[in-house]
Amino acid sequence: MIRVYNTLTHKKEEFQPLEPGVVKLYVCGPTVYSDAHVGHAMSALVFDIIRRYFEYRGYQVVHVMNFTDVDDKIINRANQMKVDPFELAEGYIRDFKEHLEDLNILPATLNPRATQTMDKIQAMIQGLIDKGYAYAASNGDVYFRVTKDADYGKLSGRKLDDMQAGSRIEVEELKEHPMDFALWKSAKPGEPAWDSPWGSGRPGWHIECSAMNLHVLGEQIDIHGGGNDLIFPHHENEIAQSESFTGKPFARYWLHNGMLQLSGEKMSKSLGNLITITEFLEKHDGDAMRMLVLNGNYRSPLSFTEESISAAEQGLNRLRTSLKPATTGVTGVTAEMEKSLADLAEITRKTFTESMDDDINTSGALGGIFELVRQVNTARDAGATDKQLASAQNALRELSAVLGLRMESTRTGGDADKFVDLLVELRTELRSQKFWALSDLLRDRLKTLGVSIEDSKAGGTTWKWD
RNA sequence: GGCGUCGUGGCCAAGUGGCAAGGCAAGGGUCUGCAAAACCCUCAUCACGGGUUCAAAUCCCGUCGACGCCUCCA
Repeated sequence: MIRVYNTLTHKKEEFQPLEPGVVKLYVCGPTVYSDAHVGHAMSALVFDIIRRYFEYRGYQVVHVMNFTDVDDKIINRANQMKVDPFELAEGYIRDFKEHLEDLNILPATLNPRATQTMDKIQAMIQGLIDKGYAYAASNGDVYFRVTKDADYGKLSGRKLDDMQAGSRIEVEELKEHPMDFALWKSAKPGEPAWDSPWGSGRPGWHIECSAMNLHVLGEQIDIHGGGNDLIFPHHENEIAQSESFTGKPFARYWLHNGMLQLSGEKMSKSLGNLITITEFLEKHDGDAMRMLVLNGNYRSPLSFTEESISAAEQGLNRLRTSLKPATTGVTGVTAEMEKSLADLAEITRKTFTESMDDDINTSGALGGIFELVRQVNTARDAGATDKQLASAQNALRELSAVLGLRMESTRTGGDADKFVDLLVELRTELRSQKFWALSDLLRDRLKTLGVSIEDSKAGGTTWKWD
């Protein structure tokens, strides 16, 4: 039984799907107006891990992630750059999908976009107006009437009265209540716009998610996810819209990932302290980012520092190295040792599941995996054969895959590889003639170029890019 | 000011009533021509102050501190 922490109830709850065996998962994707940064990567990784785990536990996951492809920021940016806003968005969507692939994030089942859901959005707005939950202002804006929604604020734990006191919200003449939020924004000249019963305009930010959910997944979904910075107002408003429209509870479980911290502060576009995914991947393996996420708790802030990244990379190396084949020429270990290794593999599967069942406790799960890593290495050192290592190594491959880790480095040197092969071959020749100084020089120089060399006891030599 | 999350070794962190997982780093060893990798050993009483309990990192109260949200944000 999987338990997850539900932001709505502030506690861990047993996961019960609406429909047996199926998980309807909706995750808020990015607004595509600039390069995605590693904070976006963290969120995408978190929900990829969650999705993979539910699949591992036998669920069919319908994973939906939207792209907000029309809003003020996109329009402003496009105007600045003097490009078409739709083309701008299109480009960033393409980039984002590539990043997801580089990070080994499974593609969502569906990627709906605001601009492609326009009729559903309008239908929903009209429905809310018909039910008295929304009203059109004199300028063509349509607002949601928060006072009509009795439990408005239940997700973020706010009350309308509290929010007004000391609030920085400018009271707009057009709104009945300062907290009323836009479902439809009337267009200014030159802005992208769609015709509607309320005049030419575009959807507000929150309504698209409600409409897409309704359209793609239905009136009720199992899990709604996103960064915890979306709890208010975005998710709060989604709940208000969806539940007012359908009269039914919207998402059963609200899961939120913590913010990635760069030097103690949230990484965000507005603070300008960001590292883009592209920049990260220029220096690091995509799995290093995943490892960093796995080492922490998805709900907590994630420390993103040189030191924590390096630790993640080294841990990843350790994990990968454990899959090395048996030492050549070995004759095997005792049946008892073989058995205890196989037993530990089973125990590891069990503890892995126990940890992950407990609100996706990835760092706890990794703890168990590394126990197995050590035992595999010990067995190999003791002379275990490939066959004897197989059960444990298979468990490591299986569990790593559930976490989404690739067990092989994706880094190559391209054309340089064959030259490295040549140099390593040359060094082997030097070593056979005991030209230690030269062979060591070669090894040291290759190291500075990012190539690590390992000589085995049997005489073979392997190398890899750091 | 309001709402929320949290404070565990040098760093990242698991554990939420019964001898403090794991990763990284560091030091010492084994192995190695030398390395690397691997293995072994060493390295914390859990922000602080009270309280409950046979027993608390784990429950309660208080203090201090951090972070997020309250405005667009994964």
